[in-house]
Amino acid sequence: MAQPVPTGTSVRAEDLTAKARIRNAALDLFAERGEEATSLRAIASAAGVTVGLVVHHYGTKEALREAVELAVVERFSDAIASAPPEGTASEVVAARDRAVAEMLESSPAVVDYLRRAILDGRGQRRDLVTKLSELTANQVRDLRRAGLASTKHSLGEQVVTTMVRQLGRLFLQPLVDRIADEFDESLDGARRPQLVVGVRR
Amino acid sequence: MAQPVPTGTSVRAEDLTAKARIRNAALDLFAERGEEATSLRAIASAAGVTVGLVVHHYGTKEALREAVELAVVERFSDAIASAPPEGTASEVVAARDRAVAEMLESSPAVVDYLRRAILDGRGQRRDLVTKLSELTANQVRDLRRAGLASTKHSLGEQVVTTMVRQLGRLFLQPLVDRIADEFDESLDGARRPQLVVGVRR
DNA sequence: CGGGTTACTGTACAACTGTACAGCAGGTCG
DNA sequence: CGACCTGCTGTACAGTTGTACAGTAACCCG
Repeated sequence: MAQPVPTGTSVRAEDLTAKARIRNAALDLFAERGEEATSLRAIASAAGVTVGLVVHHYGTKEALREAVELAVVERFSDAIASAPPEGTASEVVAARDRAVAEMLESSPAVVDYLRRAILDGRGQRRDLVTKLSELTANQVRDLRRAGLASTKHSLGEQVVTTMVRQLGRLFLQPLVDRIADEFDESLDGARRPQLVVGVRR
Repeated sequence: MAQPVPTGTSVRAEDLTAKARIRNAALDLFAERGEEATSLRAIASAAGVTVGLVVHHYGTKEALREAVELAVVERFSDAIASAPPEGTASEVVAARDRAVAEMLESSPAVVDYLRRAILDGRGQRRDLVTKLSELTANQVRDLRRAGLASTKHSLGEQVVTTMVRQLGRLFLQPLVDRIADEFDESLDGARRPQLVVGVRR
């Protein structure tokens, strides 16, 4: 679990270790341009180091990607852990959804990276989506053990529902935004249509 | 508009011109791996030609991408044109939605390519999303002129609604499928949850 | 002090990239 | 016939890629 940082204090880039700066730069660039279109040199220069150091710390590009994914998963589990497990089942679920939503809102790079990860998923590779659904599954199991989640539906159904609820809107929003931009004279800010995403069982 | 092909007859690859085979191969590979990760040589060998010919016909990779996008837009407009513009407003809209849905179902590469295009949209570039929303806008304008679409809402709102309805589910489905695969013992085929995507105004 | 691990730079290299271009076969037109 | 165009191959080239590695500076531990 990540070392807690005093709330209200944003971490300044120069205070981080070069290794962390490289990982963060990689997350940003992977999210923005995609993994394939991002060179190790671009990551290095964004982090203020040389290619050599990137290789020194992470060995290969693939290993760097895994480190980035690990960091993303950690942000999720930290966000979930930050929500108090108190109150009724729906209160706990709502608090967790809110914590995840806040985390995603404050780090758009995570959203963009995730969107790509789900899109590109090589399918067989044990990847980010797998890790996240395991995290969600554990979350659901915990709630069940505490008697806070129903056991009427299967675990798989509950995981799908949770993830779609937490992520679905974020995935479709760029489509809506980009179309809205084409007609920007008529659709500004608050009047923008709200997306509805969910699953019917 | 594309030359009509006898229904029930699937076009065999060797009957197509090399230029068309190159464009089709590019669509497939761009959809599967993304544009950045697809080399001209890979496209050439998938089409059974050499790199030289790809350059000969399309000049640059960027021009090839534009040809691919044009072909995608054409598939949409052909699908829409194939739906009879008869009946009530909602009948016409439903028929068009059905025609688009059938086209998308029969060419998964188009779906995958579109997903990427929306994701990667460089924003400022006049790209596929722009072209498709223009196509949709024209479609809406036609329906309005025929008195088949309401003018209560703005054009932008109607375009967003239409595109989200036609495309939204397809974009999120891979997320659902991949999570469902993680729990494949419990979620098979028909019992898979149905996604609900729409906009609330 | 010395020895060793760690953080880091700079350079080197083979593989691959998009693009340019010379050349060739086959057809059409004058 | 020759001139010309089109479809096509093969090769060449400069630039970029991921990775390897030698070397240097800074640190810790004995």
